[in-house]
Amino acid sequence: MIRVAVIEDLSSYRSALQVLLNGTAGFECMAVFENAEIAYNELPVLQPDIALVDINLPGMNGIELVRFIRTASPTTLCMMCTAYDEDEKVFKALEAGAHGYILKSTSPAKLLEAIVDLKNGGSPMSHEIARKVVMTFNKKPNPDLAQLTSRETELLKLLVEGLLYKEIAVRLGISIETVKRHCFNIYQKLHVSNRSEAINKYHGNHHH
Amino acid sequence: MIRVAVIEDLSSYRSALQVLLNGTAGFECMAVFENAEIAYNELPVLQPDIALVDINLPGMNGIELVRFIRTASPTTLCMMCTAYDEDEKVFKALEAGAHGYILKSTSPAKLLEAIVDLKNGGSPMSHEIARKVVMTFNKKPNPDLAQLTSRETELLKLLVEGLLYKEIAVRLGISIETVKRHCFNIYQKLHVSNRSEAINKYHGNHHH
DNA sequence: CCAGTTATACAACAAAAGGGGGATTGACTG
DNA sequence: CAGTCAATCCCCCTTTTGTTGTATAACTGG
Repeated sequence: MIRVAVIEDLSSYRSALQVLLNGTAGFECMAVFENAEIAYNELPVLQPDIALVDINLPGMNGIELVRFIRTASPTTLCMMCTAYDEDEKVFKALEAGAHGYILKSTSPAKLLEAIVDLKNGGSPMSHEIARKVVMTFNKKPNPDLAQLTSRETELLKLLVEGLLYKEIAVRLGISIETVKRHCFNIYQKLHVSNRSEAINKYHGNHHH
Repeated sequence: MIRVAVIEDLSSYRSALQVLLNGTAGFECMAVFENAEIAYNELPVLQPDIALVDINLPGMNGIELVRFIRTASPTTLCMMCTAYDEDEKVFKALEAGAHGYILKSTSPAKLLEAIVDLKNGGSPMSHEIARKVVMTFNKKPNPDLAQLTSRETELLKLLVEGLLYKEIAVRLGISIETVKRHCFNIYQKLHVSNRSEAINKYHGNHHH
């Protein structure tokens, strides 16, 4: 029996979920909440297996609620549920600790399947969401980095780690003067003039 | 008709895929390759819709091959296929440009489903893989960062960007001495002793 | 109103990083 | 074999960064 809590402001969708869950063997809709504030108080006590959280809630939004749930009810798995796949919110939600992310257009059958998947250690995501998530990994390496020799690359990694020149010298068993010379060459090849800029180049400029 | 190419060194699995694909309506196994080198030469000409690539190949591995395919045949979607879900390889593969990542334990039916999903803009992943991928986003912000005042946070962002002290001073309209003082305070709060370490703390220490 | 915090600033110093020049060695290459 | 290149080291010098002491004005909570 999978114990689910629903946090959703739209009453029609909220009720539909409740009926669907309670009408299916193996599922129990243990609570429904119309906003994040009420859920905030009740969820730590209920400790559901799954929290189905709408992103766009009045007042505190779903992402903040997930961030809270993840610490206040660590065993609860959070599935975001939203009408549109707004790019930024997807990643904000995952950073907050969401385990799955589905669209409201998902069919009831697929929704139940997703809940089971979540419980079994998966991370169900809608088509578009999964592709977006995977695409964030696809970083094209800066071509400048390819110009570095293997020794320079080795040294760059230590630079990125934040080691002092003298620490790098010890680590590589070379003179500090050689470290400086390598850095000089690396900066030339990367077209930067200091360590911080080199770190940014190394990380491909934009985080995630 | 979805045109699939298979790159897989294990002949039994390779043949099984070929039979499965050619025996199913809507799929065509247009080519099979037993190693990456042959595929390297042929794929740019074939331009398949989907490449099913085994990760562990003799000689050039599947990840390098995917990196090549993504530039030499940009419309081809790459699905990694591997026996075990070795953590590092998953992310290396996604960075190289893989669109999907499934385990060989996946049933034939699910495999076909995954290929269709891929073609339709999704990114099919096995249970465990999807959870791993999602988990990399779940970065708990360093509590030290919360200790910073808003001004310090503002300054830290400029530090991370790699600006010189004097540039920061101009940008914020304050004296360079004040910049230094702020940095000093920031380093104290983050428990670091230089800019590079602060950048690492800001980015949550481990890349991805 | 007092104590604490924040942002600001100056001075002086120490440490680290950056930017050249020049030189040697070994390995690989046409 | 001559030439190139990667890796190493040394020297000198400048700029930047990090540390510390001190101080003031503004605001904030008890």
